[in-house]
Amino acid sequence: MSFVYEYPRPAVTVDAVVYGYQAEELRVLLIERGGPPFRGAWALPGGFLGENEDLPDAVRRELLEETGVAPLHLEQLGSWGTPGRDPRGHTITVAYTALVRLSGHTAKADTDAADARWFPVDGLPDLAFDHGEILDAARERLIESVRTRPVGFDLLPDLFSLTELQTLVETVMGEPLDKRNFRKKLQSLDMLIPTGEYESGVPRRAAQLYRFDRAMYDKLSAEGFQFRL
Amino acid sequence: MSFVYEYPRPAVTVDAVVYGYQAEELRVLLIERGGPPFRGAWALPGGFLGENEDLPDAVRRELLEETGVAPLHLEQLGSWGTPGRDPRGHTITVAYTALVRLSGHTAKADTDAADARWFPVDGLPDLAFDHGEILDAARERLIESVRTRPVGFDLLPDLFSLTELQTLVETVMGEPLDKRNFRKKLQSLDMLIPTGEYESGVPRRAAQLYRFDRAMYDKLSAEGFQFRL
DNA sequence: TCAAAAGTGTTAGTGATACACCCATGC
DNA sequence: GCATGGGTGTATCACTAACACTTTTGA
Repeated sequence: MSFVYEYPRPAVTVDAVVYGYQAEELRVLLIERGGPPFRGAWALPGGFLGENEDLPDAVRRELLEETGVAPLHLEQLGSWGTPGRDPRGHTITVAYTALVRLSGHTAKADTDAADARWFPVDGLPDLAFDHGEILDAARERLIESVRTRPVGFDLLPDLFSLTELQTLVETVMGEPLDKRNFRKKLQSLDMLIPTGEYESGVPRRAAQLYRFDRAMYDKLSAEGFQFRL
Repeated sequence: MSFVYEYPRPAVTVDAVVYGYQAEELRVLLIERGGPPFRGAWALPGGFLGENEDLPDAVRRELLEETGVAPLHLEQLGSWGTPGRDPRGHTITVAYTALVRLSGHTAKADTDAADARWFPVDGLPDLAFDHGEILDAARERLIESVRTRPVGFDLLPDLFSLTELQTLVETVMGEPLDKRNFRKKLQSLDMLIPTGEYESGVPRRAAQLYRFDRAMYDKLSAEGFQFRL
């Protein structure tokens, strides 16, 4: 079999579902399409894979170009290739989920620029292509991930209070958790370092701030320990 | 942006890790490559995606062409696209895992034909391309699947004894289980129908044969029930 | 002094684990 | 009658779930 085979190849794109967390809301980064097809519609950031470009590299490149965002965590979600999903022709998309820290101010400037915008997950517009379907898959994956692996910490600031962490987890999972049980569980996991620092500028008792002990997590993980919230 | 863009497209292939279970062994279906690159090496069955062909269709087509196998269960595993993984040029592979029932005789003829062969998972040859890596991912996924979803039943005959089921699960997970606890668990899941039929031709007390109640599983599943062994 | 969230233990229930013997059958 | 695997119950332990009040702080 020779490599230069005759029939036309499908196009290959990468797309990313980028999650951020701000103001107790889970948000997704979308871009407004500037050209056909679906001009003016919102879509997942992404684009064509470059020649001899690795898939994760392509995702990071596209994200940086289109939105100025450099995600902390990148994970392959799956591939979509049903004929007709792109009116321009047969196109395979390899989709990724990405997590970004939206701590306060820095991210704002980047992402409000151009035609990229953060949408709350519960108020998403209709999306171009089959991106709605990809997003549904990403949402499911995120829910699974947040209770199965310590991904929440990539959405929060480096230092966070236990209540912030709990609220994030509740937001992602879509169900409330018991405060005491949640704290007990985390304490028993032995992966949170109390810093001795406290919230500032809050009109109430300040909560202690914690840091995630990734080294400890990696160690326990290697020993076969299974994280679970 | 026009669709006929200038730079060359990567090739797109599909590959499948096909699992079967026979003689208390978990097996994988491999084909011997008839041409370069890696001529004579063993590889996962698969091939180039056709024009306007859907990904699962392509997998089924390739499996049928190359091995005569029509899998019961097909599930996307992930995509591999690191430059250099195919010496012929930049190639994206969308990999699937597939499950096949190897009940007794029928499968034998199909699969021993041509240059396709079933290998025990613990005695695999070196594989072409990065197929070893794909296989590792598939193995991990299968372990996760077997304890999380009722996939074992697609590897067993329609009627099976509880011991057969337990042995299969132990084989996949690689650890022994307690017989009484296993049976208690399955009983409590309420998804196994005792048929009143029994093994025949065994030199000992015959075990009762059960059937998996998929309708019940679907119903419970829809109600939010989580299967777990 | 009020509002707001921080922080903290106990109990009951449920599910997981560990464990051993008798029974039926074919040879 | 013997070898082989089929089939069964109980006690303990660990984890989960439910639940309410006092403390601290800033305004």
